[in-house]
Amino acid sequence: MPATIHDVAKRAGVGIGTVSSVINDSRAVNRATRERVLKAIAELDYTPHPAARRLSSGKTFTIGAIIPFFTRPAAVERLRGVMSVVAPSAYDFTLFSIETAAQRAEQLRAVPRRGRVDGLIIFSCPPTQSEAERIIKSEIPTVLIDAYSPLLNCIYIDNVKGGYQATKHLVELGHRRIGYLGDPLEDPIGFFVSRDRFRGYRRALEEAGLPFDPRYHREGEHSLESGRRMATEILTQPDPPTALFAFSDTIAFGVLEAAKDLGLSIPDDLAVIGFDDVQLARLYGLSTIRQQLFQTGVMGAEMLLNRVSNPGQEEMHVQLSTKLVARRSTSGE
Amino acid sequence: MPATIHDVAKRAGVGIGTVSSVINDSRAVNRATRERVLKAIAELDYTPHPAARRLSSGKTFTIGAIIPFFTRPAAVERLRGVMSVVAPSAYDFTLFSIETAAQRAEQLRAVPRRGRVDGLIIFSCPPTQSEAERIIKSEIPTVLIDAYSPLLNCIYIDNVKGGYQATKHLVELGHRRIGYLGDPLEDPIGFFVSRDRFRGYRRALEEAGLPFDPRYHREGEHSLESGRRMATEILTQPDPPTALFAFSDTIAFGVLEAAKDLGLSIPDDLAVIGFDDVQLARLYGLSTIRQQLFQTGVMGAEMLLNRVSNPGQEEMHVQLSTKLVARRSTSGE
DNA sequence: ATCGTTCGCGGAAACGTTTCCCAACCCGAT
DNA sequence: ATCGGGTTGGGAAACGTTTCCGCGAACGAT
Repeated sequence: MPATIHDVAKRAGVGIGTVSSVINDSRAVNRATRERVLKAIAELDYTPHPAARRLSSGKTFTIGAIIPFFTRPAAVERLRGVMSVVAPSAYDFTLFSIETAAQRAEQLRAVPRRGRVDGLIIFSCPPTQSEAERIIKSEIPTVLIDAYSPLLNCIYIDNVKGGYQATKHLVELGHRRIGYLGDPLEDPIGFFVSRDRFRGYRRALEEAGLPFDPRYHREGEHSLESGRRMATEILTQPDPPTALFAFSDTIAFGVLEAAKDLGLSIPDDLAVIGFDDVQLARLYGLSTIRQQLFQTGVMGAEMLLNRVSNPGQEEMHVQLSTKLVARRSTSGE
Repeated sequence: MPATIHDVAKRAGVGIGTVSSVINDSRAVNRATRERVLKAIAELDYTPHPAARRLSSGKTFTIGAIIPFFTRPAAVERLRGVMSVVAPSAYDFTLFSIETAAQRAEQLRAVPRRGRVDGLIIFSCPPTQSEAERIIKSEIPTVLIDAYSPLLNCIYIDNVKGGYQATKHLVELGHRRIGYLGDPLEDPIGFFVSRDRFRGYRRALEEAGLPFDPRYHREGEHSLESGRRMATEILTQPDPPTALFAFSDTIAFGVLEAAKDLGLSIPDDLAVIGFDDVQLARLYGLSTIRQQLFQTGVMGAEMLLNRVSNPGQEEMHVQLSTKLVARRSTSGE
């Protein structure tokens, strides 16, 4: 029922090639002819059929993003950065959500295929060797955000260093019993982030001559409630830690809540440091390790669009720095 | 370079129609033939080209969502509900983001068109009469979430009532000077939510015989910082309000921060109530008006998928209830 | 006038599916 | 044997673009 390019051509008294040229600015068209075509387009309220255009041109005009747990504050903030670049562009944006290991495998297999997307952003999931090879073979420009692969473009941080910074901060404040609450070190979806931050934690302890005590380590689901639960558990045993490093600000907020339940004062009875520096961290005086989430999204999207327009560039590996942000939850002021 | 349906057909020694039948289960195929086809598909690592499939079938296999300020906590939570339904379905999900009035108009014009999406979810933007008519004429099943239109499916709440509930709660606690901090009453993007909550606020005041004092009303941008600023302004004038109703939990958090800056104790010096009941509200003891954000998203997506599969159903208007949740920020316990 | 260039444009072919019209085959009933 | 109905499968046409080959007109130079 809607108008096609043939209708427009007929109405304007031109050939379909001319209409296409006008729409895509793909070849010179006489001023007067162009006007007539534009008029016909307006009168018929014509828009090219996306599927036909995609099939014919071989481009999808779509950027895809594979995102695990996209509602977590850090992912939302990165996504905001990505959208700030993609929305004003000519590309549609398709979200592929991951919540389970099965979905992860499925999306990494199915999404990077001809005709699906023109460019792909992957959050937080380092692809396996064979997944990375598939992606390369698909020739779809891809950028990893918050994950590293030697074969692909990526923007990431040094999580070992971040964990180290956080823990060292606590050490320097005089704490001797320091715990770590995080996501599982071995994650079914293939996040290595928790493991890396844990390594940094271990390294800082070691450097300070402090023993690692497994009683001060808990792993669990990534949520505020889980953080609260883990913290309660760890703080109610004999000889509890005096400081906790939480894998993320979200978990740290759970810790703060647990401390409140237990009547512990922050930071005197318990010092807490998180990771990410989400908006609310500042508001609630949570010490944390800052990574520039929004900017990372912007940079990733820009890098991607650039590669979509200019294929064949060498891959780039960008490591961004992390920064300790000390607030009330550790330093008293 | 990738295999096409013809390659598969040749390899399996069948016609293309048969391959298509196997893929789509669209007509009976002999057991042995089917096996051969499936084998060929596996060997060639074949996937149908999406654009070709879309063009030929006239379906896009895509659900779209138009979402203003999709990173706001309430939108994220609704979106999580939507994705929990759409992700496991056979549909891709495309996000159309809105941040300005121009984008709003553009998306509402351009998205509901043949070939763009099979179904559309619109968050928080009540379409104008002519926009709604366009949507209907496009024949694309559409569900409004957090907005009302007599012509379209929608899932919404009574914001006047919500504002009334919040304000009445404050009145019943004995407050006489009650302020309202919210988004602009006249919004360029066409939100009526703030206006409605404001009406509820006025109604509750009136009912209690309290005068409306414009000095106790501020409108501003929707952010934590803005809430903090507005609250500081309103609380530092002579005769400041003893209770504030904030348009959203986000703004309410800003109010709490301002109160902390000013050394006001909550709820004794200042009672605060928000709106939405986002996750953090419980954690921080913020009184609020609950609307079931996640469930709304689920319900909207289910309603939409249902209508995509079974067109021609009469439109549904679902009004969900709001509920007062009293916590520490108003009631002391 | 004539020729060579440039400009402007028409429309066939191609993109890779789904759909649907038929044909071929099989089997049991007559 | 013949016929009718059911089952199975082949492949042309259609979906609506973009691309590109090639033709005619216009124009400048000689």
